[in-house]
Amino acid sequence: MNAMAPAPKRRHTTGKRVVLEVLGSSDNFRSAQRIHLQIQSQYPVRIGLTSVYRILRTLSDDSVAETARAEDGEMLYRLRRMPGHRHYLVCRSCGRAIGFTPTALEELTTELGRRYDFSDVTHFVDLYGLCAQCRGELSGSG
Amino acid sequence: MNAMAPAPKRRHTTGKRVVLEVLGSSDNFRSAQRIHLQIQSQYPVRIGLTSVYRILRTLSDDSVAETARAEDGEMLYRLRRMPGHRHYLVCRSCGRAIGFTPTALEELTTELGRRYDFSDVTHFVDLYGLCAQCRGELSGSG
DNA sequence: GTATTTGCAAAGTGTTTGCAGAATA
DNA sequence: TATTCTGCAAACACTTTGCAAATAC
Repeated sequence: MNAMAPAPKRRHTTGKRVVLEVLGSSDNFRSAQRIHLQIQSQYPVRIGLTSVYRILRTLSDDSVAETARAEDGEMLYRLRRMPGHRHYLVCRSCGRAIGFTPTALEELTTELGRRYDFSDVTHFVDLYGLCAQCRGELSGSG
Repeated sequence: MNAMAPAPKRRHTTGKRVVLEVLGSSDNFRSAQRIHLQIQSQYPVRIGLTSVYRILRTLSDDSVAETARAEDGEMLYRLRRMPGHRHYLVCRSCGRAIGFTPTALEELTTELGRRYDFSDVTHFVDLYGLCAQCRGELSGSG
């Protein structure tokens, strides 16, 4: 159907290594910009924001990273530790994520698609909250 | 706590009337840009895109319109017909929306928040698919 | 040596804002 | 006439792209 370009062979680069290291340092979801900042402050190497975006996309395409959307639509990333499709309760402040698999929702997706004759039904389910730790930090400093 | 500015008194304007009319013409979710285009093609009056954005935000603030997020993060609007919090299965192509109230999910939200000590937990649940009608149109023309 | 990756600058989205003029109440 | 709304242009934030130089294999 689609004559997509063959996926290029991935190379090992400093940028990729550093991004993976930073991702590996925490299970929290983080934005590309946040990861870029973290690299700037913790590593002697300079890696362009563009590259961070590209590396994250590559990792995501390769299922090495998984994504979530922040409330404002911003894309968030973290390492994928489990295979398959999951959902998260994400802390608005630090990105801490609690995974869950809403069986009922998977069923609902199928059921609604069938009943109303929608095809290719996917679901985006994201819960946002404020974790206890961030609550403490925020009230302490505000 | 917050000394927010008092909400200004809302006035009746042509822009608002037209946006409401366009919103009223369909239950489908639509983006600000799409609504703006629709106004341009169907009404003799010219209304700026900026105003459409502002009017939609106002309507949303006033609970006259409700919002959903497209898969790419774009904001979608439609008239609110029911009070309260609902979820939708939205057609990717035309914005047709099937509402549902996932009881299990409301419970899950509460439950996860309690168990992991997250506060202010909200959920964004959006299902996307392709409705039968759009499927026909797309395959017919492509 | 060849293909991939990088960095920069620039462009592209969707959206908001500053501000002067127009419209409403 | 006092306040709100409008339109334009400009600004914003996030993200992608074009392209030449650098890098990995």
